[in-house]
Amino acid sequence: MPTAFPRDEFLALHAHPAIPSRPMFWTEDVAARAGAGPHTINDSKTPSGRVHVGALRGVLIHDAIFRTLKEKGVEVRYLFGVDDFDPVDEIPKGEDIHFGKYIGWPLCNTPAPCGAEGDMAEFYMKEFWQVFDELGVKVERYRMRDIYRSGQFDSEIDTILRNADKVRVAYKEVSGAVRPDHWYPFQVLCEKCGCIATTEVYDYDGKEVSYRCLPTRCVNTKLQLGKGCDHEGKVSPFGGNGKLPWKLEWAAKWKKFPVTIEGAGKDHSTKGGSRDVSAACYKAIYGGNEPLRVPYEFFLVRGAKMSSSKGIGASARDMANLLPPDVLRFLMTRTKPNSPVNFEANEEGIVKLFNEFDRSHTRFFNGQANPDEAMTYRLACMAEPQNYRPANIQLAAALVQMPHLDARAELAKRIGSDLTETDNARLDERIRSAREWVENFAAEEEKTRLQQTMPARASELSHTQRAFLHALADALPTIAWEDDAIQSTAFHVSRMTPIDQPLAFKALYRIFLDREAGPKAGNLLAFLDRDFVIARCRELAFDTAEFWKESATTPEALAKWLEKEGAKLTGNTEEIVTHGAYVAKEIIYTYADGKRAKKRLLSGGVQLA
RNA sequence: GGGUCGGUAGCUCAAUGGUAGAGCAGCGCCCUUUUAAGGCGUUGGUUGCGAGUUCGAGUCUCGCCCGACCCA
Repeated sequence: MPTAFPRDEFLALHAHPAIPSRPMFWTEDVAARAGAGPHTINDSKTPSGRVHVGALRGVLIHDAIFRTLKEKGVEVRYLFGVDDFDPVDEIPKGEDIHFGKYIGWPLCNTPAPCGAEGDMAEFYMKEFWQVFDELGVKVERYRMRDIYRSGQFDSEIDTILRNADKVRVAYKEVSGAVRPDHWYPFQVLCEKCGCIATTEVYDYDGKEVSYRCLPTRCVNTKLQLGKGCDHEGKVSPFGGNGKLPWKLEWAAKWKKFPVTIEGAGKDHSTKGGSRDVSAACYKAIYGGNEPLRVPYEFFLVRGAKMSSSKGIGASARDMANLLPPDVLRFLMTRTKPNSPVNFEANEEGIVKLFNEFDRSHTRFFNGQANPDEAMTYRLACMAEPQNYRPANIQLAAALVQMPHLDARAELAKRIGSDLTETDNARLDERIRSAREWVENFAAEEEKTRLQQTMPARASELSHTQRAFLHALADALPTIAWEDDAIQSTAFHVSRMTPIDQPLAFKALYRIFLDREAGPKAGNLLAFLDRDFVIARCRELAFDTAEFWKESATTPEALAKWLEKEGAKLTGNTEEIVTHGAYVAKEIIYTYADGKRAKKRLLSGGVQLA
């Protein structure tokens, strides 16, 4: 062991007064680096297919920064653009017949699939905007087609074309990409074939650009190739006749709007990547600094259903169907941007996320939350946090799978009485999530399915568990067929078997649901047919001798039990019973409240036999 | 091939160069006609591997292994 250095003395010597006592929440750190403002946050999306759930990470990270700045009284805007003048360079799954002929066309000029009205960009953006609304993300929307066509980018286009040499240098220095001397950073929309991805500009006279639509320049979509038409022409680059390559488009947006904060996913943010190229071009042409960077990691969704051919769960829309807005916001922003978010929509993942959110909610309103937790929770909320009593997601998921059972009423009963309007709204929302999970996300083995026949795994049940089921079957015919009566009968029979209560309930869940656990047994059985339940309980044979051996207590254990329970007991009766060569003494104890419990002792000699 | 960022408990992640922690899972106990509930407690680590700097390294430096991503 090394000798301990006098730590306090050392710390006193090296104490640094500038270091904050506690690390700031990440949005506060960004706000601090951003400075006083006013600020403009920008983000954008190319809707070349259904928008993937991962795209929400950037949207919500920017929103969290936006809200934090606003809270601090900083003047700030949040712009979100649709890059719909970008070319079709990938084809949505299963749509290659429709989109095949439009490869290389601007998204906004490509007709929507499925015979829908409008264009491809609007088609896919529509459901993404809907998710923005549901998540309470308020942005100022713009479309690049409008920016170009209205001439808003004309001056930027002119400036960039005049500085093509600087762009070439920046490309070379930052990413090592060599562009020929006659190359200009501009994509003309080919007047003949409508492609925007295949054209190459080789001259600019200050008014018009000269271009070729190159048949050698292919747009590879993995599935199909698009080719230029060999047309050669001269046209004004302004007013929507073409677009800037997106690295330059990025720089032009920064200049024009002007943008002060813009994060980017890790695919763009690595050194020498597109963000660096754009920043270098910006600096070379405009001489200023790029907006504040907020590099963020991916959002990874895993799970059996996720990768299935149906593809459910992969889009932002699907995730917004599954998770309530505040839970989804919570998931995306509680983690620092530079850490990836892993989310698995299986039972464990969903239960963990909701429970963590609920705990956060409770701590927030208890005042137990530390500043970071409180901040995380507030940013997750759609508006000013409102208190309510959350319903457990796991229970909700189980209940919605029970036919003839009013899941809402059951959950409401559990929450308590006098449900507020918020309680009710949240309860409905929770039930929607539970239903969505069961229907579109849960794996088969995670579902609580009534087993039509005795499950194979029921063979693992012990003789005691089987004996319990038989005893229960004997007790069921005469009771009222409703949940409370069934539930108390189950408890009563388990004490009289006797069997450990958890093992008794596990036996029930096994034979009816083929699971380890399940919803409250009384509820489960109450909605099933009584004769069906009784028959199923009697289906598994058991050996009385084995049952007795398993369930017998010892005089020592009995003495210990009596020591503990004795005060609550009012009397007992004893009976000697036999089964073949086996002899047992069964003692039935009576509790003060009328409950009874059985203990079974095997005689020493027989026990050994 | 070059580069960037990561690798900490079974899982998800914390930890201004100063005693490696939390939640979940697990285990144990308590309570219970809330049985997928509640309460209390607790196990768990060669911080990917190996060197170096330092009084002291999860943290800084170098090399290697693994992973993700970018560029080619």
